[in-house]
Amino acid sequence: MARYEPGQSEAKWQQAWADAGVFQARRDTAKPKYYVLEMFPYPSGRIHMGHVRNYTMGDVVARYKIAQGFSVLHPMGWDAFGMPAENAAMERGGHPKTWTYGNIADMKAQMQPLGLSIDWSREFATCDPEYYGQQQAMFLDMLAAGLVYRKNAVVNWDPVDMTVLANEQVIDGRGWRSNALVERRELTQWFFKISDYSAELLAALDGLKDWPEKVRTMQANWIGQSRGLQFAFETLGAPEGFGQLEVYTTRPDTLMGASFAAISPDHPLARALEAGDPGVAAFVAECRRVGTSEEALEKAEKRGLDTGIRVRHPLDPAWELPVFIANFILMDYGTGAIFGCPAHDARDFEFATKYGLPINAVFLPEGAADTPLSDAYVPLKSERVRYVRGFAGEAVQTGEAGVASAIAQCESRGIGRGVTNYRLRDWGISRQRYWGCPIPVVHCPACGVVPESKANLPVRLPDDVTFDQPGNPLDRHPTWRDCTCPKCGAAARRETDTMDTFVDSSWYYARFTSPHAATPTDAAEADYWMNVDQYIGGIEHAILHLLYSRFFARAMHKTGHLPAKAIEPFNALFTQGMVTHEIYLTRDAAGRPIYHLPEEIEGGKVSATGKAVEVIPSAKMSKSKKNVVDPVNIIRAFGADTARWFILSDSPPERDVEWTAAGAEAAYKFLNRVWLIAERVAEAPAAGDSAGDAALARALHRAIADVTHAIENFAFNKAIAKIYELTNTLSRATASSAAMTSALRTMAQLMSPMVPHLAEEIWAAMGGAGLVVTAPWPKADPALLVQDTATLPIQINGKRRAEITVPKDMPTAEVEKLVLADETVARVLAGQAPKKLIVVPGRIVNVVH
RNA sequence: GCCCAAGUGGCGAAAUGGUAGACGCAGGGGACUCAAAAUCCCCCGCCGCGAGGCGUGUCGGUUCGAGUCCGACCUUGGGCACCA
Repeated sequence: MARYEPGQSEAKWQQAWADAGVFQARRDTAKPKYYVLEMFPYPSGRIHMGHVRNYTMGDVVARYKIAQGFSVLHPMGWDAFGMPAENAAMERGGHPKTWTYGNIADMKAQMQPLGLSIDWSREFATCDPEYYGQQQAMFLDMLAAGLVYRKNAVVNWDPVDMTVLANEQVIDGRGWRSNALVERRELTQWFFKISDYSAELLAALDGLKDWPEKVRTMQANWIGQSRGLQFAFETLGAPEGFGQLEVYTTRPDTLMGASFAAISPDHPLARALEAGDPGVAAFVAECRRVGTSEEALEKAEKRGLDTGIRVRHPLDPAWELPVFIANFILMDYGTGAIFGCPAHDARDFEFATKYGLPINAVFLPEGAADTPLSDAYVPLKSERVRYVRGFAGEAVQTGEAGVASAIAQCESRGIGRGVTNYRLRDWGISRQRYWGCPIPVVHCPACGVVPESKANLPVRLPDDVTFDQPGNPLDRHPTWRDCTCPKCGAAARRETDTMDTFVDSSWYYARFTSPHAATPTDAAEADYWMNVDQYIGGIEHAILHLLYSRFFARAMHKTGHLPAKAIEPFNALFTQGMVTHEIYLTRDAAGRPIYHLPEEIEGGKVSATGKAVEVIPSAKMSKSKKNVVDPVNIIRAFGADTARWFILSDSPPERDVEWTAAGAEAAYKFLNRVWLIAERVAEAPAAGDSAGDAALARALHRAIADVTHAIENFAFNKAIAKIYELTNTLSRATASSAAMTSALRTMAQLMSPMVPHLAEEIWAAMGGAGLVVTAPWPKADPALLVQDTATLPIQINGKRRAEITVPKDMPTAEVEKLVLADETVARVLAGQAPKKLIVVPGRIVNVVH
């Protein structure tokens, strides 16, 4: 063996894998299949350490499964539609398509040296017409299946740029470019009926055993099933047609504590009042200046306007409540109208205090006196409380019981009905933007909205567009909109809305099973490869992307594009943490921060100027803070294996990992050390002793068992710690050269998922047959794993004071005798019997006295 | 504001309710070297000379025993439906 030179070695082995075609996914019915997928990247132009981490984890799984004898599918593609391409076109000129495909080429070139086990023959980008054309075909099928509809919905409208803004483009209520106050504007938009599946998407979460608990909880909360009462108030003084006001409440047990009713500014009644009342119009206009995001709404100061309208309390016709328009009531949830019970809701309490409304407690803590509340009393629904203004059920009962009997009581009196509601809203997919999948419908003056004929798909984006003015280029294109009605043949106009990019990413996993098929999927391929056995990506996708994908798989099944088994497309999910780095800055004369790249810093100073830097603790790598490490530089300096090893070694995969130069160097040193051990064994064969061989065998099989277990459990940092231990053993071993060679061969296998190039090199040098990547995974010999003695710590009153070593299966009674005979124990007990003696066989002893 | 996580030596971390700190980094000491780098060996939670005491964000609780379970709080991160 020569010196460890990753630059040459890594390219050599990548070529060898390519020549052997080991990463080509083959539909081989004789083998079990394994589909591992990392969330595909947005082609921003540069890969970053987060990508390296994500793909390395997937690569470890893929290579491990190949060694386990699976037929593995490990594809890669590009989530290529979206706003940044249009922003780039606006800022720098050029075309989103050129920018995007250029970025894809750049990023792919940066990824290749990592030596990932990807089947590149399946690569596609969502902006390929072949891909989005199939998406349009599915849209038409879903439209026909009743899963798509149009309705009005609000968007952020920039009145200066005359364009729709994304939530992230609204900063403190103003447009990011124009700085104009953003308005809410209603547009007719396309929706997927995800709400049809609310109950099912919720119930099916229970079956996702290999998903993180936190993700299932987040999705369950997002779907937000609630049981409540929907009923109508009779109104007094409301406009024509508004004799009734429907409200929904999850706390009907607090009806006797009601002190007002409130409606959303977007409620039909508010709109009716707006027309005839300048005061209402002004207030509602004010409310609409808040952005459309729920966050903005919730953070805004809670405000209301008394409409002068009154409603009769359903349990007491003489009791009248004022009706407010309130900025915190969402039109999309329930009926867009509520009653407020300030005593038991923090927001209602704040509101009532502000507007001088009565605050009457309905229930109290069990055993508390009826004194005025200084704050809302909001116990868990499962907690027992004493009802003082209840009207249903026991005086003392849980909130849950109170709600249930209130619903029953109201239903029997003819006041409304119990309903199950969901927080989940239908999925609005219309975007008034160019760089997305065109929605394949046409607007015909005679026939109305007509689906485009499948024969005319894909509806391609025109290339001749400009971005020199705000707004949707499709809208102002001279000819693109012109078409004929597929139904009547008359002149018609195309829909200019494109689809939300979440649609693109909701089925790419299915497309990878047959990326070049003339239909969205190929039944035989989908049947063989689905589901994704292991999906890996960021926790930031816990709700939207994953929920939309779960819905889309169901919709694809309903329209015949996926088998029934694939309605939950991801069998197992792993969410990895971010890659972080320290931030370095100096300041200019005005004290403004100037950020510096890590490579500009040496010994706490900027190398070029010698100026000392301030160091800010690690944060997510971001270009603006310049705390980025370019994977390309790391690979050039140390090789891909070093980057892979370090990114896996230090932190548990689900947690954030901090990139440090020292850590990367340490990884490089370690790989060199392994190389040197291999070299010494190869060059200086020595006779060892048989005890040394036996000890090495035990350590080796312990390592096989531990590393295998760790990889199975996504504990790559622990797998690496075990390999460090094995390396320490190897470098001190007194075994024969044959035993050492064999052990190194096995160690190369254990390391190969993480550092595949080095593993091939060592495998070859140790006389391994073929490529290590295809060698069967080693199995631990159970006989070499058993321990015949156990060292038991002895605790006295829970504190460790001594230890004894006993045969593994010594009966408890004998262990007790030994413990009582122990010097330390005897001294502490001083002749007295212990109060308690706890022996946990094989683990620990606790003497209580 | 609401939902979900995380918090352990100087640092990254480990620990089926059972010896807190495996493994690694940094640091200290030593070997080798003319010297340095590289490599190898040893030490390394805090306080204390020591015996010992204290230690897993904070405060309480359950338990023979809590980093781990329960409750409240603090801080940081993710999401909040048009960023991807």
